[in-house]
Amino acid sequence: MSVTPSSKQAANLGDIARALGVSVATVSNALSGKGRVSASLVPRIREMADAMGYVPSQAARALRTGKSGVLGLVLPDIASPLFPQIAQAIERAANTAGYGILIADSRGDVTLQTEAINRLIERGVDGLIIVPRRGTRIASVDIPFAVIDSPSTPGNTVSADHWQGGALVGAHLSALGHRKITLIGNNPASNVQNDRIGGIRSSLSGKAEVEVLWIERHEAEHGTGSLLGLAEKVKTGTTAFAAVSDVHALRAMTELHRTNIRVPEEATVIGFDDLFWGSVITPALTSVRMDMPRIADIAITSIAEKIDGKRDKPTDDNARVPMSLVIRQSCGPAPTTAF
Amino acid sequence: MSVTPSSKQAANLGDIARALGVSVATVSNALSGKGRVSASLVPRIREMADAMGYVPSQAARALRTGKSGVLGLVLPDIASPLFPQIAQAIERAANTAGYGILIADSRGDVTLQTEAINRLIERGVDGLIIVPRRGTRIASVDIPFAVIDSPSTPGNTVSADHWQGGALVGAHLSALGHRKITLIGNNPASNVQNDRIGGIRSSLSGKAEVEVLWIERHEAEHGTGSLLGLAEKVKTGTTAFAAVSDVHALRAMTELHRTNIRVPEEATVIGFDDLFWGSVITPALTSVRMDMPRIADIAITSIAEKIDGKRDKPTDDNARVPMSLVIRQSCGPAPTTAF
DNA sequence: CTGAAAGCGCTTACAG
DNA sequence: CTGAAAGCGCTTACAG
Repeated sequence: MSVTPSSKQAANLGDIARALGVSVATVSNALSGKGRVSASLVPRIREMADAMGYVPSQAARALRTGKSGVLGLVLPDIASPLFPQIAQAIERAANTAGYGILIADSRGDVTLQTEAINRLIERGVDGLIIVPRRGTRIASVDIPFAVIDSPSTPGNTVSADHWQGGALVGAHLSALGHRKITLIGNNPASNVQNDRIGGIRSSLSGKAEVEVLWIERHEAEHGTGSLLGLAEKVKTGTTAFAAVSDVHALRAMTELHRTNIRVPEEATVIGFDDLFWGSVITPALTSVRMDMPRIADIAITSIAEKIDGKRDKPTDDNARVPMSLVIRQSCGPAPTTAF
Repeated sequence: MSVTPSSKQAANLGDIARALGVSVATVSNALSGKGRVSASLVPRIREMADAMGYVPSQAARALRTGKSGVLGLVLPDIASPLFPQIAQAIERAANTAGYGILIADSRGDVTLQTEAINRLIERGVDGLIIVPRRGTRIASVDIPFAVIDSPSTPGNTVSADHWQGGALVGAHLSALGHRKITLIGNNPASNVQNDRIGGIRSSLSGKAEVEVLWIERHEAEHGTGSLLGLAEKVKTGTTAFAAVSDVHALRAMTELHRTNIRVPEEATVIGFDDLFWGSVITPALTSVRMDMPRIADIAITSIAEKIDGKRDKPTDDNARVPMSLVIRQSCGPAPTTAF
């Protein structure tokens, strides 16, 4: 029974069965631990499988069972911030649950999103995790899927509790004594951004003055990359800037610096999502972060349940996962200038 | 011959054949365009396939042909900058070539990298694209694979020409009149970083003074997140900071601002990789970018050739793709202070 | 406890 | 030009 490791050419169940003089059914059972196989046979089969470098054929298994063991992940733009974090967490959770992840980038386009979904389905995925492009409703997808967006999105499966995250910001700024605050958003059509802004507003002390600066709107009027006029805001009493994303917080911080306003001494800046460079800049950025591992876990669990048909245990629909505040140096007490 | 669209339950070749009274072989041939099928039959078969919502079974096809049509992408850390760009470009190129991309995150760990590779192989990928963790040599992988790292990495398949990219930086700084330059690196063990630094040095004007500041080393001595002492460098004559990554350039820029040194008036800052926020900050960051689409294309082509066994056309081994300079506001002429 | 057999859906020689 | 048949490697009832 000499095994030539050099001829490690794709041994299959049949080869193992032949080498051991048993049937493929028995080998299959022994390896999967399902059917009843005599205790003495199991280790022998296992060893032989190892020795022959057996790697089960996913294709055959998939064809037979009707399950590929692969999930599709549809992202609006893999390369833009936050989505990589999602991808990483999903990949991790999926692996733990025994699934592989096939990715598809919808490039921010609704048509491409539909195409991406179809491509994935044609590749035989068992289910889909979709982070929809803003304003998209997922049309009829006839395989199990989970949506990660915002609690305000119809059909959402799980997401961070953006409103609660906003409340964290509002409370933090209030506690620091800020009474005139400029919120920085990008696009008023975004559910996520509106939730965050709503949350901030909800927990700001009653006497606080709030104003929202929408970047896309500003740029439409003043040109792409134009200054946001933050120095003027400071001169008219704003002491804190709360952005709906660290990207905008970074923009705000560099603009303030550039216009000779010190952060946090003269103005506080706070962001969202805790992007990786937040701790690298000076001063480091205070931010609110999502619990990605937990969100990914819920999404994967939800899909796995749907795939396995466990409709008894109702899927956690529209689950809201709490966000947490990461305090760094970019926030300080409101300067008590006379106004 | 009424087709009930509601019973759109996974029609297969057999269903189509039965509905049309032909054989599955003919349907298969008509749909794939391979075998000779009478011209009149082809459109009828196509229509019926559409009407019945036929989606070919990847599993069956893979089992029969021995090819899954899926490639694995192994990344050291999906969530850290640059890798998402790579993932996006690879996904795109793969799609164009008819492949799906299964992702695996090696979490920066050599053991996990090996595990990730094996997991992917077990899932039946036809080939692998590997962005190795620093200092890793890919052991024996017995399916086709391509490595994206640096030209100095043994076994590299394709990468940006980091040295040439560095040369772009050196030439730019020289042209602006900078004569005392601090290079900012992270880890001297990185081939990519060393290539970039070598390139910068090679094209700096002869009389330039150069010094390298290694961040990991600095932090080991002074603590994580400690200031890099850039203001002192400026005081002793440094007029430009060239970082091997935009991340470090951002760190430098914010530290300079924070210590009241104006960029670019008093000090120039330049980075690498053109990360997305480079154009968002003030002043916008000059950087050197890789041609990801081209790199991805070469990697995918190389793998596809190996898979299809076209060893006649030799794969582009260790291909170097030129980088390009993206000029923004963070670089200015060297200030002519007296020294 | 073990084996023979069917069948998942496809592609590909091979006859006709 | 078209069809009958084999077979990819596995799992799963079903006999024994």
